[in-house]
Amino acid sequence: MPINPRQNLFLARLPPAEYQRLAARMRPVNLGFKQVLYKYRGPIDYVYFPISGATSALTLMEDGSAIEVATIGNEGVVGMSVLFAGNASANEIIVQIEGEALRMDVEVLEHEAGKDSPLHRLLLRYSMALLTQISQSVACNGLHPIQQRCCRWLLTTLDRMESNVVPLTHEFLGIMLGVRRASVTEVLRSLHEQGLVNNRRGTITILDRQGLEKLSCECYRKVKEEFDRLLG
Amino acid sequence: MPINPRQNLFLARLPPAEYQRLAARMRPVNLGFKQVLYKYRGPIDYVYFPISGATSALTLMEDGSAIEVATIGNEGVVGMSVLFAGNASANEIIVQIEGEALRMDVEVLEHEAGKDSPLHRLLLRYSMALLTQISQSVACNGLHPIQQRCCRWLLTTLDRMESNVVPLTHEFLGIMLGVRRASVTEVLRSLHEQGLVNNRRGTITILDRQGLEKLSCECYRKVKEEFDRLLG
DNA sequence: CGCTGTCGGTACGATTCCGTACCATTTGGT
DNA sequence: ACCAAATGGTACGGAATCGTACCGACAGCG
Repeated sequence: MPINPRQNLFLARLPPAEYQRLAARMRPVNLGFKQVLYKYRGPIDYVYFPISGATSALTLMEDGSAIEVATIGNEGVVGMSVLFAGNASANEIIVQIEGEALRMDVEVLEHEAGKDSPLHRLLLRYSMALLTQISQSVACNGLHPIQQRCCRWLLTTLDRMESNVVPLTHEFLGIMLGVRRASVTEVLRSLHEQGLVNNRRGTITILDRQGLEKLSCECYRKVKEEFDRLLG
Repeated sequence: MPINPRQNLFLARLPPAEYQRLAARMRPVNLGFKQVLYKYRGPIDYVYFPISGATSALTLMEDGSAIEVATIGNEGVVGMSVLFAGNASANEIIVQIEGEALRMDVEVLEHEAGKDSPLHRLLLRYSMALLTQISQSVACNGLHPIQQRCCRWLLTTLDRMESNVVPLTHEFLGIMLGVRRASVTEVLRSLHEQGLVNNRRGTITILDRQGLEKLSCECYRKVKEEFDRLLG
């Protein structure tokens, strides 16, 4: 078995024997940028355990706009809502940062995640952490100014990357945050002037992580702490 | 068994035999205004099935402010996150509108909600509907102006009431929406001028439900439809 | 009945954010 | 090398919302 420094942290929490058994029933796949893993209310045929890159759970509005509800990367699982109700996705899930994942058939998951299995218990804990993340996003969108939210978002994405480069456009970031593209540009310019980031066409380079944490709202830290508490 | 026109719609969906068995293990309790059912990250000892009134799931911020994440009334269950991870509540739950509920010990729930039991399946479906509600709130707070959100909120609460009177102050409503008290007053004045509501001290009377629905964002309708789809 | 605290109506400037537009630069394709 | 499309920098007025404050009206309590 190759030693892979990049791995899925959720699977890594399982007992080795459990992990081995599951690993045999998964297969690595590539997640391409903007690939739609599930459509809103669409069927869920596979569950993904990201190894690199990141995905976004989106809520779609009737006018065609969208906004991010949660970020899921190699700390978690994509598609577990299939366990809740007849395989339909509660959100649209897209790939935000290209990467790799281990893919498992839903039938396998349902077979393996029997009650009182370690996998089942871990999935429930993970649901709780995800619920915390989403609840925090409700508050964040309702109470915090754009700059704080933008910093939170950059940090959240950075945590799921191996480098300090976020390969995304202002336009895309604006959609995630539910704000104008121009507002993102203004915030990033301000962050650049403070020496926290560099902006190139299509990429944002983080120079000062701690600086971003100071400007971010508490939401980033609270969500991270909750993940550590439940899964760490 | 007394015929009670006010009942919990979640329990009403269970097969009669199942319902009977559970009913024997619950006891009616009063939910007093602003009573805290669970503190944030606090223990969950009971699960509540509201019969009248309504509760709010809140996210608390470090500066003492709060904002509503979801409304739960007689259509649902309060405290089911206990099934996810070691009995700690993901949110602070308070009573928004005084009422009654059936209360069940968590141990009973865990015993009765065995895998593949009707109760368990229904709880999973309900989780999904609740997740939809919260996801929609993320979008709503991020994308919709106060007036639309306020109309959504009034409608959501009204659905859980027997009369068309919402016994709450502008101050309280402002906290739920994450806006100033004065903003709520302005919106309600505008709604009054359009003949949609009447305002008395501490009570808002809805005069024109359809009018409110027109001014509300799509979030109200989408959440309601999803509840009907999953549980209706 | 009167007092006191709560509640709501209103106003003000300040601030944030929006919608929109225009243009320069960069990128990718041919 | 060229062109078309994508990207981002910037600007403008306007709308939404905020923070704050003040005051009158109402309700509960003694």
